[in-house]
Amino acid sequence: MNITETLTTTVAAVLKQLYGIEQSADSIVLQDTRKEFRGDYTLVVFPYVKQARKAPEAVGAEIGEAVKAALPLVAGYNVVKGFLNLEIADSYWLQFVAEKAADGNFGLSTPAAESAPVVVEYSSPNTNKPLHLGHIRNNLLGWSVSQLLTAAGADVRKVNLVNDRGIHICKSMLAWLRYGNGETPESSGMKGDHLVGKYYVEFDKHYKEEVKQLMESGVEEEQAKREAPLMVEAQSMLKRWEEGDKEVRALWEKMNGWVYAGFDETYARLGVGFDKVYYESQTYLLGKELVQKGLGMGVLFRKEDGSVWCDLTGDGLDQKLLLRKDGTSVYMTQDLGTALLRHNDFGAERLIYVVGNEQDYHFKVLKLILGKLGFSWADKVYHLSYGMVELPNGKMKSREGTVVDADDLIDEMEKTAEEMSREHGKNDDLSDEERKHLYHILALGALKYFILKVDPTKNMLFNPAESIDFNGNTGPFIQYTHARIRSIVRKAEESGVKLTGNGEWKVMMTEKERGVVKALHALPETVMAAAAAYSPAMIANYAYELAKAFNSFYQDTPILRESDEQTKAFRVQLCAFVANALKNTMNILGIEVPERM
RNA sequence: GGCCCUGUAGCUCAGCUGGAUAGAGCGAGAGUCUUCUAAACUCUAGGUCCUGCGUUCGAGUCGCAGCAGGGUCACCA
Repeated sequence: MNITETLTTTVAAVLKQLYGIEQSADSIVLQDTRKEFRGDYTLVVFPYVKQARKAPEAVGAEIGEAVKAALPLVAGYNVVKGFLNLEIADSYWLQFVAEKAADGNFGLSTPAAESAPVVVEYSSPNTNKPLHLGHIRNNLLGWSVSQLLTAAGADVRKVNLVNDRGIHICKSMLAWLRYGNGETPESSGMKGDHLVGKYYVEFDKHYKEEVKQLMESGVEEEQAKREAPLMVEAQSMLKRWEEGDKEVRALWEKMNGWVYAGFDETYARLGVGFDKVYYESQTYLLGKELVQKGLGMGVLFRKEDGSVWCDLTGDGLDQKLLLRKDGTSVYMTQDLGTALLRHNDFGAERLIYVVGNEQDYHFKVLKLILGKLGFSWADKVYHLSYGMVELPNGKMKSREGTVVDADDLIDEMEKTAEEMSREHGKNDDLSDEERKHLYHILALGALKYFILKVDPTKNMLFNPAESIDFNGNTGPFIQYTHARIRSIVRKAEESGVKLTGNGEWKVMMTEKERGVVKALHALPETVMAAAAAYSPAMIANYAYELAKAFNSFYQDTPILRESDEQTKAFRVQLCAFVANALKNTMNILGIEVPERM
């Protein structure tokens, strides 16, 4: 039983005994005492004054007295208006440090042996252009949520569903055939995904020109868009692809290969990865069988033209197309199929999709249809819907050239990290390789923290004109705090300070030390709460609070300079504890922490 | 137009299931390095929590209405 449970069960018993109030322990909420008051946990007594028939102050005092008498770890209490502030004995905090400081996995749970896995799908790129800032948010969130659920005790499998087929790929292929002159990543020195993206843009340029000419010759816009020669040819290429045309398939494989090599490089730089990669080209037909089954079950219906639909009007939605009249499948059809495939592949307890909130409707429909098809696991599908990344003048638009490219952004961050580091000039003794690694983890630390500290469900703003900060509430701030602490711990070890972690500490804690200990104490429950909310942002905010509490302590408390050996050892132990907690929380965010910087 | 999401300091964001005088960072102003890493710390200034009504002992938080912004309503993915 943890301390809040201990306190709430005692309060529940006290309420019953004093006033005959029946209230379950888990419905009693304790909040952290605000720092301007004395105490650690606060009980709001207003809800009980009516039944107790006494003034709030009196009720608070009576409960406080009774709780103190019942629990030795409650050292005292005070009542301010209707707020009962309970003061926890230092011995409790000291014991907590003694027990947990040396635990390298503090705050992390290990998966239960028998638990079914949780499958997290994220990234899921199209293979016609390179990754951009929106993908970065997706990838960082997907990776971090996976880490977070793992930290909360889940057995996580990360999967990627690559959209490697479709008209968009054909556009790049066609443009490359027409205008590429055999250009390759090798011959051009371009990263493969960028090269393919270049031809996607090239297609669009020529296509627009064709549409314009058609319209000038009097063709309606709709028709011009449909009948422009390039579009017609792209469509026919797609058809040939579906028929298995050797030439088309060979080109498709070649260009996709370039893209994958490019993606792999970006994934590696971002520090993300997958346990399994699905390719839509291999799964896109799966949904069709389900549709047949659905027709047989009578939950789907066929219109006169032969197209197949699901009627969702009973659920307050529309009718949804599942097969075109020519029998080809749409996005939803494929997603139904891949959901089943994934369920069968993993026997998953949950299927999590990290996908932007622009697809909220899609997932609502997906779950409904899976349910109608009779899959009991339909409610295990969870759409982790995250907000858009907006630029100061709105959404990113590839046509307007306002897309922030992922590789460019990482390059930019690394350059900034290097400049900042050189300015500080603290790493002159590092080797070139170590220094490069440092710049990299600082760059990624700044970028990842910047993105992950924002509530995933909310849209966020990114201003390319202002580079991401390295001071204040940032990744490097926390990385710096860690490096500083490690420096102290290294020096302590060199001078032979003994960290008698399992001994009992007999020291007087300062207010700042207590603040640090309490922050540490909150880690396990923070991890569980963040996992329940799928929110790396809660972890980021926690890490920041902890780092701030430590820095404040560090600023005016001697550690290695402390003359009392017992106190010095305790403080060093506390330092090591904080460093480890920072490391573990930053790891959940996918951020590496340096030993020095 | 229907449905969904968002609206907190000049800017970017916290604020857990309703609880004390609404918090950080950046930016602005003032201090702190002969001493454990100043990418830090300490102060100051800055708010009709979009508006109104309601529920409640108590509302930034819950409900309703309105206003503003975004998303979505494809035989695209």
